[in-house]
Amino acid sequence: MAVDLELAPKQKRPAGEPCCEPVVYPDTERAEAERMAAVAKALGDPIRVQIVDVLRKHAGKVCVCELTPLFDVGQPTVSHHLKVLRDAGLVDSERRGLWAYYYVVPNALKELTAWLS
Amino acid sequence: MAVDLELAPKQKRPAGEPCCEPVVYPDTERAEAERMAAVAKALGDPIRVQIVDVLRKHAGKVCVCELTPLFDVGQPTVSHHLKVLRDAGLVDSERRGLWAYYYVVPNALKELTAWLS
DNA sequence: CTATTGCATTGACATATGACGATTCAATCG
DNA sequence: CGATTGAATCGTCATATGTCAATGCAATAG
Repeated sequence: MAVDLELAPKQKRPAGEPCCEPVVYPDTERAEAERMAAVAKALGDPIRVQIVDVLRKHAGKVCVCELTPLFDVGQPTVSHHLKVLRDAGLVDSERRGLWAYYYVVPNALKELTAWLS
Repeated sequence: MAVDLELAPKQKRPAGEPCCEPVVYPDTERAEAERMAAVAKALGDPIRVQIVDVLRKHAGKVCVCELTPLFDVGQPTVSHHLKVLRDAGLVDSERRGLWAYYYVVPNALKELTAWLS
């Protein structure tokens, strides 16, 4: 994980042909890389991508009972995916009576989007 | 994975309070979601995020011998991460003699970036 | 109160993942 | 040729992940 600034000294190399030019330091720092990897990891499942997509397209907040029938998995599995997204900070929920309404956290995708662009 | 268009009919609901408004269909289709999830999954590790970052910042192509000392893991592990990125179509490599030079595949991040924005 | 309903949690299971050391392989050096 | 070198692959291991059935729980219904 940690990053070494110095380039490793090439001891012996076969001939004149140099190995390669020096590499730039990853100014994506470790902590930054870990945050973005965490967000990417949370999006690393098709169901979660679709959940986020639905939540984003829907103006307000969406309850689990609407989300569950959209997928070929059981309610506990949807709940699990929602928890993964919640733990990654991508979505949040609000309980109203019996129902739980989910929504995308504003700017949660911002850093990753910026880095990708 | 598959997506059901119809909303599940609410059988009984506690009272007048409706569960929630209808949900939009995830027009991120399943195959699309799977492609983006695959890319996101490949970026779901800090080392791989940094590898991509280094490759993107570096104008030309970077050889593994430059990449390896940047991280706290052994050469086989770096090679493994490069394979994950290659399998996801994010990077590609070119062998020149003893060395392998890696580079980011143009537009490989395009679809995910577009969806995020 | 008791029953029901929506959702979360638990436990179990199979598979995937990230790491390592050892090995293999191809290309170059001597 | 044999030795060396950069990189990929293999085997192994511990841990993480996705899924399900069963259960738990808080809030409403009757």
